[in-house]
Parts: sequence; structure tokens; C-alpha cells
Amino acid sequence: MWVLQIPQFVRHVPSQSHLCYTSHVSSRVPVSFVSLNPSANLINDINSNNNQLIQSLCKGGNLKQALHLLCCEPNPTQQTFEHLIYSCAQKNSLSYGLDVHRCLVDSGFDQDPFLATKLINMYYELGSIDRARKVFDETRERTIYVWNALFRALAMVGHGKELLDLYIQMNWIGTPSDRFTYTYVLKACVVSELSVCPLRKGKEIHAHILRHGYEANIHVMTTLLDVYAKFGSVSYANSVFCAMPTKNFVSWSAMIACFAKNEMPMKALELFQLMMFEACNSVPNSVTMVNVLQACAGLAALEQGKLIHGYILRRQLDSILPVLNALITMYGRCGEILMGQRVFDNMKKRDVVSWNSLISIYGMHGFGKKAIQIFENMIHQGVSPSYISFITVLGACSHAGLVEEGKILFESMLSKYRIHPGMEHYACMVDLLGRANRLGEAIKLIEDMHFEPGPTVWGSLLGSCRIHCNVELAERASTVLFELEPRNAGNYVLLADIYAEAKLWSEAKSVMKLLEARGLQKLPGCSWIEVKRKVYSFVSVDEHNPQIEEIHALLVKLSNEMKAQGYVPQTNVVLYDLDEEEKERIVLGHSEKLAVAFGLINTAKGETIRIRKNLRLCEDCHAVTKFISKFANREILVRDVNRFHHFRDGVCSCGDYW
DNA sequence: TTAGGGTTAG
Repeated sequence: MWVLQIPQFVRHVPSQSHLCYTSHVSSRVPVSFVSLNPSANLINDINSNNNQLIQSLCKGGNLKQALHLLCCEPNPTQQTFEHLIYSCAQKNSLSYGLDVHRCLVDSGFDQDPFLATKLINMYYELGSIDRARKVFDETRERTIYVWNALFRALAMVGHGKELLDLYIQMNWIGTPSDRFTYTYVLKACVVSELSVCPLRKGKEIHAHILRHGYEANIHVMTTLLDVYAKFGSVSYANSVFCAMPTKNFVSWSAMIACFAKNEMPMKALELFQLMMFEACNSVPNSVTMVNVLQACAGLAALEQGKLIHGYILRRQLDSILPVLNALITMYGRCGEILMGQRVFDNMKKRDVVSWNSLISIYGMHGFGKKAIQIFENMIHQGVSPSYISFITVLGACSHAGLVEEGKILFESMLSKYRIHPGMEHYACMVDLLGRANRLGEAIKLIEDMHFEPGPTVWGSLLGSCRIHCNVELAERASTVLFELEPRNAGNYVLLADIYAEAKLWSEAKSVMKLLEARGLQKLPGCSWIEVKRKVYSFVSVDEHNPQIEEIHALLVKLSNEMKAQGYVPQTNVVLYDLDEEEKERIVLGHSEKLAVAFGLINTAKGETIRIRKNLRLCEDCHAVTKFISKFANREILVRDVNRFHHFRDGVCSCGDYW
């Protein structure tokens, strides 16, 4: 006869052992291998059988029964608890996890560092970081596994400062770090809210790594590379990459990502080519492809992007969500909105990022209503909008001047979707109102913000002041901006632009002097064009292109044609009080016009010209490109720093609202 | 026992 017998098997269980048997589980266990009056050997066999049964129940996912059985098992083993802890995390059950933890304490395993490690992992996975920390605090023998488990948890939830404080403590008591410790500590630098400069902290950890001989560890060094990349220290990242004795596809991908994300997309593509030709053991995977697609998007290099798309198809990486999402963005940012839509339509599975990507590309192209329609469709399909969804859709409203629609969406964020508007959303709203010349409403919104407005918000206001030439408000915005980000040259240039537009030449001059005095430089205008899979770059008044004379001659010819039709060069964009002829010469040499002329010369008749520019398109370039699109009967696509302009037959898709 | 690079905005 098989019956439940508990007390007679309780041997070593600590004083609170009764707790073990008064857990939330039922006191009646349906199945047990425990028999009446067994011999000592039999008891051992039975215990072993029970432990094995608990473990197999865990493996089978039957956690409830495993817990039932644990309640009548007087000698649970370390392995049994390991299985139970693992199952609780797998089942995502905090209440079972707490039960297992309670039984573990009752069984005297609470000071077992192996199980403490597992408990910390479990609590992290169950989202209870405080309990993970408590386990750590209560564990007296802290092996490196125990430290690393907590470090991992803290790094993953973004508690960088706590992690780094503990790391100091660990060093102080003399526990040596291992290769895993360094990866977590490095990650903490990125996610920390440190009082000291996090990059400096990263360099300190770099020194620790070198001192302790981990410079050859591929994981540690790739993480270090990535830390430098995330701080925008491309040269440091590159030095780490070059110094790595062995590299694999992860290290190559991390360096490609570093270039792609730090506005060096050309370098990213060059490195990818090198990886393909030189690093035979480093086959790119889906992550590499995402990074490369980002680089193509950054360059607006459609032909390269298409080649990468082909490679993705050949390698059968086209079912991976981030790859497809990156493809949507790549096509959109290269001006091929319909190709982006096609990728989206053919996706078997979509996530919120896929929807955001599509909303974003329509918004960037000025199709605000379509972007809102996609946003609504997403909600209709049961996908909850994210924080970023609202940035994209509000941005779309801004590009299209959809003020009322934007205001309704902004209001709905909290009331309908329980998303608190953040800095980026306020920046979008200020941009939306400001562009629409509702500067009073924009400033009111800033004044009513329930947190301190940051540089993005004031920057949006200053940008709007530039469009509507509002000197007074521009001075107010720039006073704050010079305080918040004194090293951002763009703000000085914007204010000088506004003064120049208002013909306040001495004020414009003093702002530019201030810029120089602070050791800053105006970001030179630069435009890129891809012709026959090669990307050409132009800076203003460029003299280096071998075809420069031909380009100039064409521009002068076009300018004369335009003048004959009433065009007057808009030289007010020139910041200095020069004579009109000189100003005209400068404006005619703007990088974007040089790139358009180069495109006209080097592409076939009827072929679309695609340009990318690093700044906002100036009024004169906009007017000239409109004319060229009609005169030369060419479709011209220009992506400036904010959005797309489709020039066709003398008209721009932005409706002159940008 | 634990680890590195990824998609959307501005």
C-alpha cells in the first residue's frame, strides 16, 4: 500500500523544517514512492527515486506536481533544487519560485553558492531584481559565479551605478574578476547614470582588462569595442578592433555597427567588403546584415542596398524580423517607399518595429495622412503602439503640417494608451506647432511641460524661428541652448542665420565670432549621390571633382535660364554681408546643386537622380531643384537631414513646407 | 553555472 508518510523521514532538516511541508501546495500528494517501515538502504533508494522523479517532473514542465513531491521529500538534493529553480524561471512563476526558495532555505541549502547563483538568475528572469539582490546580500560565500550572476542581472536591467559600486567592493575585498565579470562591468558603463563621465569609467575598466591579461579574450574585447562605439568614440573602438589578435564575425559586425551608427556609413560598407574578401572564417549573419542595411540607409545607397537584399535572399535570412524591418527602413531612406511597403506586405510576421518602420518612411516622405492611417491600422490589428510609434507618427504630422491630427494623437498618448509623453514627443509637438507658425502655442507647450525641457525641445523651437524669422523667440531659445549644449555649433549657425535673414549683420557676425571663440566650426554642407553603385560626395564650392568645370558650366547655364524666367537667387542664406555677386557665387556652389549637376551629366536621360544632404535644404537649392526637375525633365529625390523632397515637373512633394 | 554584435525616432 502506498501512503503519504512525512515525519519519520525528517532527519537533518533545520528547525523551521515544518515550513517545508506547509507550503501553498495541497497536503495530499497523489503519488509517492514512499513506503511504510522501509529499511535504511531502501530509504536512500526512495529518496533518490523521489529526487529523480521531481527532476523529471520539472523537465516535463509539471512544476505543480514536482512541488507536491518536494513537500514530502526530506532530502532534496542540490540538483533537485537546480531543476526546480530552472522550471520556475521557465514557467515564469514568481509564486512557485518563492515556494522553492522557501523550501531551499528550510532544507539548509540557503548558503550554497551554486544555488544562490541559480536563485539570483531566477529572480532576475522573473523580474524581481530586489529579491536577486537580497539573495546576494544573504549569501556569505560569494564565489565569482555569485558576483557575476548579480552583475548580469544589474547590467540587464540598467542598474549600472549599483553594479559599478559593487564592482569596487569586489575589488576591495580582493575577489578577482574573470572574463565574464568584465563583460558585465563594461555594459554597466553604458547603462549607468554615473556622476563621473561614463566614458572615463569605460577607459578605467579597459585599463583593468589590460592589467589582468584579458586583452586576447574575444568576448571581452568585442564588448569593449561596443562600449566605445556607443559613446561615439569611433577611434578608440577601431583601435580595440585592430588590436584584437583574433576576430570573428561578431567582432567584425560590432565594428561595422560602430561605423554605421556614428555617421560613417561609407566606412561601414568598406569594412563589410573587407570582411567578405579577407576574413574567410567570418561569415556574416543576420546581425551583420542589419548593420550593413543601416549603412546603406545612411548613405541612401539604393544600388548597394539592393545587392545586400539579394545576398539576404540567397543566404535565406529573409525570415528574420530585424532584417526585414531594417530592409523596410533601407528602402524608405533610399527613396523607394513602395519597395519598403512591398517588404512589409510580404512579411509573414510583424512586430511593432515593423509598423513603426513603415509609419516612419511614409512620414519622412511627407505622406502624413498615410502614416496616420497605418498607425490606426496597426492598432486595429491589435498591435499596441510603443513610445517610438508616437515619435514616428507625430514626426509624420509635423512633416505634413497636420497640426490638429498631431494634437489629437499627442493627447491620446496618456489618455488612451497610458504612455507618458517624453522629451522626444514634446520636441515633435514644438516642431509641429512651430513649423505651422503657431509659435505662441509652441512656447506655451514648453512652459507647461511637467519636466525640464531639454535641448531637443528648444532646438525644435529655434528651427521654427529660423523658418519664420522670429528674432525675439530665437534669442530666448538660443540663450537656453548655449547653456545646455555649448558645443553644438548648429545652434550658433541657426541664430546667425536668423539674424542674417533679418539683416541684423552685426548680430550675425558676433554670433559667428562666439562660435569661433569657443573653438567650434560650422558643419560644412555635404551632399552625396550614388552613380553606378559608387557614392560621390560634394562639399560647398567643391573644386576637387574632376568634372567640376563641366558642373559649374552647367549650373551657370541653368541659372541664366532660370533668371530669364524670373528667378532671383535667394542669397539671404549667406551669413556674411558680402556683395550680391559674391553671394550668388557662393549659393550656386552649394553642395546639393553640385551633386544634382553631376547627376545630370553622369546618368541616363529619364533616370531618377537621388541625393542625400547632411543639412536642411536651403531655400535657394529648393527653388533651383524644382526648376531643374522641369527644365531637364528629371525626377530628383533629395533626402535632407529631416525628410525627403521629391522634385517632379517643377513641383516638390513637400509643398514648400519643410 | 554565466558572455560579445541587431530592427523603429531625433
